[in-house]
Amino acid sequence: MPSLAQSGTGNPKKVAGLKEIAAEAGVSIRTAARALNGQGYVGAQTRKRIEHAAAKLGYSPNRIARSLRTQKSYEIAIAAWSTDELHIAKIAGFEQAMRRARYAVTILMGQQPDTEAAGREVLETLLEHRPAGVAAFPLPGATMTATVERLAAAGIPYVIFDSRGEGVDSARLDRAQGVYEAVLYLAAKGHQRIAYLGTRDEPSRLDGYLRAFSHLARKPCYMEVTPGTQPGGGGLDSYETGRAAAWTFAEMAERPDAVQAYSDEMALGFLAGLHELGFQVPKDVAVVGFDDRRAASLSWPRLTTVAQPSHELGVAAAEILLRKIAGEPEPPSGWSRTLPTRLMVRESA
Amino acid sequence: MPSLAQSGTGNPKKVAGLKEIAAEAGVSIRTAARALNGQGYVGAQTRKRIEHAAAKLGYSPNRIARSLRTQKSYEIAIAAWSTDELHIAKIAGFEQAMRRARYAVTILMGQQPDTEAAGREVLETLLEHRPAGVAAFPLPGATMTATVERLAAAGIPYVIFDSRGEGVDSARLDRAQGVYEAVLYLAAKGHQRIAYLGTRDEPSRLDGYLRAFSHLARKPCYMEVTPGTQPGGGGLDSYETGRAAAWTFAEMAERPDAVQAYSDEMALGFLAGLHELGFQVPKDVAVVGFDDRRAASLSWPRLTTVAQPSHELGVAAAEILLRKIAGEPEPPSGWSRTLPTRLMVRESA
DNA sequence: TTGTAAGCGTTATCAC
DNA sequence: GTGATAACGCTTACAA
Repeated sequence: MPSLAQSGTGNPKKVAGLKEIAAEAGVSIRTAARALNGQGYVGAQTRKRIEHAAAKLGYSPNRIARSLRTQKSYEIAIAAWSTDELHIAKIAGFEQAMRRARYAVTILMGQQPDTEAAGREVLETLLEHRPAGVAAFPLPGATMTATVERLAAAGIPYVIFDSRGEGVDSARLDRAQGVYEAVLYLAAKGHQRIAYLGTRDEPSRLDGYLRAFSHLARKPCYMEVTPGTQPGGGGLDSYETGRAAAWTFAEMAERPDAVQAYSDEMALGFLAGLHELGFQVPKDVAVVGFDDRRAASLSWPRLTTVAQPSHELGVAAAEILLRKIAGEPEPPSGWSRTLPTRLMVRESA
Repeated sequence: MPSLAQSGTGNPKKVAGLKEIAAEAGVSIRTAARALNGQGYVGAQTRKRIEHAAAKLGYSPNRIARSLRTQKSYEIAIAAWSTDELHIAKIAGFEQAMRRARYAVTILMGQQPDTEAAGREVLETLLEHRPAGVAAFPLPGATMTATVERLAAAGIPYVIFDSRGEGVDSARLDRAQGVYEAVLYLAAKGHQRIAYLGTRDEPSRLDGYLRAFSHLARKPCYMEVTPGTQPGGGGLDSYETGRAAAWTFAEMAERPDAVQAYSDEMALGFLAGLHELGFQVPKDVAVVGFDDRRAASLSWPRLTTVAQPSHELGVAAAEILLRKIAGEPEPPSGWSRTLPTRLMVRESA
């Protein structure tokens, strides 16, 4: 029990409800509701009285009761699993779009569940809140099909952020196109030996790189592959990998004059290694990153990089989910959408 | 109306409730509830039957109905106003702690309300959701007293993240101490002329700087002040300010051999300017930042900086709010807590 | 140990 | 136009 003269502690004041308003205005609850929701016929006089009473008593509709009665939820749950700035930027776009549509967004940040079972349990907890829809980021290494099927079974609309899964409704990012354009940009600036710094097993970015070369009708002459880093791996690992790559670079017989890196972190690490070895960027070698993290604008030199349209991607995801919630039929092309990246030209290339 | 054979679109399946479980197990609703909530006496046999039925039908309690009945909310609203990584890190700690306590956290990211009225409106929208508590970040330039008073009037417990307001319950950060320790560290490394790079009007960090000097019994010999940047200002502005400061530095008759910067962004900009002018860090001048942003680990050289205990601060804020919600009496020392920073030593100093 | 009845604040259904 | 009345799924109080 809260103590007596405690201020702001533990006991929310009772907020005036329809009942109080109705009593104050001398009408029935139903009439008050009609006037305040503006949906039925109410006499002008009566309406005035009711609105006055509502203002006086500070009426605010109880969304909980409304939800219970209408069996509709005004909440969206989103499983972020991470606080990476790229995720957050997408969430921000998503949240704004959702708020515009009068939904509240509940976020689960916590740490990534390591086991499938743990992830499942988290999902069940989310579902307890009866969200109107669920948005989730892909768990690294997991096709999201299990999650998606669970959601489908519960009849809850979902959308996945930037999933690479096939049958999964998602707002996606065209990574290949981004790298393609970046390489073409480097070529247009006269670079002859454009290397790709990253792993062989990351498909999309490497695809874009190769596509650019087939377009340029050159052979992808210089290509550095640095194993030991998973694509989804921690940013700091990528930094170290990039840094180590500078020594490899230094020892090459024919050095590249430009490098497209897998990520900003890797590019930034490469930059650091280059500086340590006395190379100048972009004079000796141009460097392009991928992601356009904040750090890409705070480095020396500032990093030219392929920017993710994170905000727009979040908005697109929200639109998909909103449409599904509204019960619109799936468009012939499917729900998923793919968004273009854009090249941010700064000093490093 | 949703169309017929639509999968996963718009119409959540009816979830088995207490009524269904009770029917399946052949008991009353009340008994089923007791068994499932594990709070009353239920015969072992009956309990088995009920649990079996619940598992079979996939029971999950309806938190909305529960909220309505108990007049208790299991939601916390948080006004972030921003997606800055420092905010997000605090929110992450907060969210995890809240989830452990079985609360869901609803976040408002959007953009900062420019007018007081806009902020007020946002607050009212938050309140419609009847949160059990509210957490908010301070709006730059605004004492949060108006917000706090509104919340107090509604009887909703609150906590503010890292507020500098006097009577405001908050989990705070000891910035002065952080700078104090950093300067002492620089002095211990033998630096003679330790400058502070920032504005005169930011009190806490500058205080720490001055305190360190009075402790060292030296006069704060070199002190660069760069106006034109507000403390709360955008990170990129800070970068440019820091960069410009490198030229000032170069022209000084007696140059500092170490610089404590206002923020990581400013330090990183300073680093960039220094590199452009051919200075070496830390050989020619050591640089210390403040915040320990991600970018501080991705720069060259990597930035020594004062780290904010963001996660812990979020957890501390959650603890304060949880205590207030539980109706605990305010401790004699007040609800607010102040957390220490820690120096992250990397290559720049 | 178990069952019955009432009610949280709202909206839906039907009379008047 | 307006007003009773029931219901959403759950918990509390009390009776059996």
